[in-house]
Amino acid sequence: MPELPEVETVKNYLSEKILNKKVINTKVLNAKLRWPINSKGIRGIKGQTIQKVTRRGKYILLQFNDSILTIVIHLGMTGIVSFKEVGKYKKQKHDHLLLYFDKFLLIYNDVRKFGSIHITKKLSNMFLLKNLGPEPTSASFNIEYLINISSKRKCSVKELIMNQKIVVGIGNIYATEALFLSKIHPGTFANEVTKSQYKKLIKNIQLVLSRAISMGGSTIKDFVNAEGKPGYFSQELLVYQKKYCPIHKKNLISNIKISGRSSFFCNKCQTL
DNA sequence: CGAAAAACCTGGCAGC
DNA sequence: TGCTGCCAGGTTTTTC
Repeated sequence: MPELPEVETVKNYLSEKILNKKVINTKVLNAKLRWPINSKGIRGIKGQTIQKVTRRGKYILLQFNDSILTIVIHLGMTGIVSFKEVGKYKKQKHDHLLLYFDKFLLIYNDVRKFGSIHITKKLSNMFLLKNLGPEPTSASFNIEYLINISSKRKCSVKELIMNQKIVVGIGNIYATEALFLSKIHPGTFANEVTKSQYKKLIKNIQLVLSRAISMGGSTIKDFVNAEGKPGYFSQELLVYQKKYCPIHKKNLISNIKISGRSSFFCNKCQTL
């Protein structure tokens, strides 16, 4: 489900709600996720206060006052974080984890179980985080970096920018939109994209992500933020799951599979 | 080795 | 009403 703008939206609300709050109790209702939840480890945060709520790529990080402890959350495709007043909570299908605070509890629900929750003592060594590429808005995600790394790859440019080891946060929606804005065919070999195209692509990735964040992300089907509200950037999408090109009005949007993922593009705007 | 396909899951929808 | 097949904001693991 969620890419960087959706995760950022969830993280921001989470921060508003639980920063500096103490975890009174924890409950693992269903440990089965992408990896099993370490129930014993989670119990260890009882009595601890949340000192920091941050994001790295598509991961949400909750850091505790025992500063070595961090909960690492990935929402997978269908992970949803929500809150309920204590006493009004009723277990729902696919609820996995509860964190009780003073007057409310946090609920992690995940229909497809592709998400994950880890508790770690050494964040810098955490296996899911240590090989991640730069944030797309950081200075290290620049033209020299992208030219250098793409020259060694023969995958498509779409696969390149969706590879979290190369740059984090970009998934199927925003890769599709950024490539359209940059007039680059998604199937172009990464090492055949020109320098000026890559310059545009960097700019458009940053543009589309920041605009999406400002609108609370995109809801195609399931996504809701931690307040239960959808993201409004869906209305701004230009090609993802669209029928016609917004520029060549009568031209049908093409949909091809690139490494198993639907890839939408306009064959007049984006030529190979 | 790298690239492609399968795997992990559930639910909704189209078509017969 | 079923049943079948396909689809979905992701990522790891297996296979070729």
